[in-house]
Amino acid sequence: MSSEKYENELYDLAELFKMFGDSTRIKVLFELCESELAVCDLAERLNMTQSAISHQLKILKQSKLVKSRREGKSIIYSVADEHVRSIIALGMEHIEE
Amino acid sequence: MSSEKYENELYDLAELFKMFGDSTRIKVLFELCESELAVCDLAERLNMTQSAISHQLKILKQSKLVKSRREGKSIIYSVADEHVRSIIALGMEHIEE
DNA sequence: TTAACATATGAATAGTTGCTCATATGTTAA
DNA sequence: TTAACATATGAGCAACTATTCATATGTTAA
Repeated sequence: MSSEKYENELYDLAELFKMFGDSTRIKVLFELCESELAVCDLAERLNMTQSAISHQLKILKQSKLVKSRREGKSIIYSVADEHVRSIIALGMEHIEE
Repeated sequence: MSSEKYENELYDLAELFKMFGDSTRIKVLFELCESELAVCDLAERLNMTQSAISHQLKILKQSKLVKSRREGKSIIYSVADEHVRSIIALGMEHIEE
């Protein structure tokens, strides 16, 4: 039984896709694929509260899908891994059918 | 704001990745990528109840990621879309780093 | 038809999760 | 230092979801 052999990998894989499996998070990732953004700008673009976005960014950062740096009063977030773009692109291919 | 333009696509995309974002479902998909299987065989391989697997298969079928056919007393499930394989493969690439 | 096997399904439950609200932390300009 | 701005975070709640249990549906062989 192959999935038993890959037990841990498949668990991690589910955790990875879970990150893309929420409307808010995938919107955040999608925006960050186009340009790096501060938390308040993300919140404004997605029409959500700063708190909600900040909570999701924390989860995305823990999963190492986004990274951040301070710039004055703001924290600028950006995509941490090129795989984010390719995973979203591949998913889009599937949707558009 | 780009994500607003793609509002519906991103919602569907999240729904797609949600399917891959559960340990049980991704194990099922992974097994089915290797060979088509009856429900009871899947349940045995994953060491889970027939009911639990059946419930998840229903969800996967609604999402059009798996298909099924009857063969005697059994229902044989298989992957419905080649994208399933490529999405899992791409995710695996990300994990193995 | 009946028994045995295979699958599907509805209800109930326990666990998870995303958001809100309030507030803390950190930065900058006056 | 103080006020204004930007972000992070913990607690609480409401909504969602994966599993279990019991049972219904469907198929085959005797």
